[in-house]
Amino acid sequence: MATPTKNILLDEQLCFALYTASKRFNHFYAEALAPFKLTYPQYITLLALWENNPMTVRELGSHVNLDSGTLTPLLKRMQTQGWVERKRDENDERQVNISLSQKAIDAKPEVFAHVNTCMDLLGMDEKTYAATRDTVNFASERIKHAKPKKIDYDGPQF
Amino acid sequence: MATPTKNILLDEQLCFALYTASKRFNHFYAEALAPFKLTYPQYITLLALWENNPMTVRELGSHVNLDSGTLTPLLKRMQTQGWVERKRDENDERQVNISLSQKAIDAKPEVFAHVNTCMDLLGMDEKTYAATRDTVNFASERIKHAKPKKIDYDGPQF
DNA sequence: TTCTAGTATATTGTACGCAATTAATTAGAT
DNA sequence: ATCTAATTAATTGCGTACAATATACTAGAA
Repeated sequence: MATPTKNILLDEQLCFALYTASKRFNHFYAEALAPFKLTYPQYITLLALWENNPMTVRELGSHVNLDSGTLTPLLKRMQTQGWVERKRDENDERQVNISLSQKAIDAKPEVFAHVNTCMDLLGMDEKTYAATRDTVNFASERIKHAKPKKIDYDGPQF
Repeated sequence: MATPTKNILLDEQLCFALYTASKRFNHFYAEALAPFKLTYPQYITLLALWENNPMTVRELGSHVNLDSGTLTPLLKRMQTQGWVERKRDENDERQVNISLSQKAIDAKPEVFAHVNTCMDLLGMDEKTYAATRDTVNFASERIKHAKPKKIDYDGPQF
């Protein structure tokens, strides 16, 4: 008798739950941030800079987990919208320093107030919110360095 | 004294935890599915079809939460790779039926076996895995229909 | 100094995601 | 039968994501 293979149902997959939840949160924030003309990745970029300003593209990328292929065009758009400045480092011209504009500094309280108001709609108390986040981060850490086994697929090639 | 605004720290945000976790799972699956030349969205499309074959683009989209703007080109690529067939419904020519190819039907056990093997690397027992997924789905449902309040941002416009 | 290895960012190419629009088809009311 | 509203995919446009490559610059060894 052949070894039975465990069935994989879409709605039981953790990956799909995360994938769907992430998109829904993205959609929610997109709507919440629309008045500020910010996308979600742009918002987390601002969050990082509001905590630590200025940063090089590399430093910023390590905080938000994005590489230059994503950040360079994103930051250029944010510069166009007046959120950040981009300037080559004078001492090391390989680096580009990203700094908050005055607009971004001024807008921080308004953005925080509005986002906090929106997040109240989640209707989760502090404890539940923190527990959910920690649970997600636990799984996130687990998958972070996992390396899938390499195999050969001998099916039909195209 | 002005009303203090609650601070928002990037690493404490549930949205960011989900965003990061989703990307990491995506990266993990991308590597696991590479032998089959499947991307993660293509994989969940196959999961849906393995459960229910064939489906219209609309039905498929309701299962994987993607619209035709994403699915149409994705399905065309999967057709090129020999995973699915696309055919206009004869009775209702508005609809396009997506069906599994023989290759996709044959590959199912191999894909399941390999993905199951890879998921063992997570090192989470069944209970923890299910609890994590349910926790994520709970937050996902909460955010699903939440509508952010509309406001005007009177900051500088560009 | 000059060559070389390393580092930081930008660019390129592919594949999503999704809002908004378009095009084709169908069904329903008169 | 005909006109209209609704339905379904496809298309368009914009913004991520990220691997791979290219470019520019820096620092260290000979």
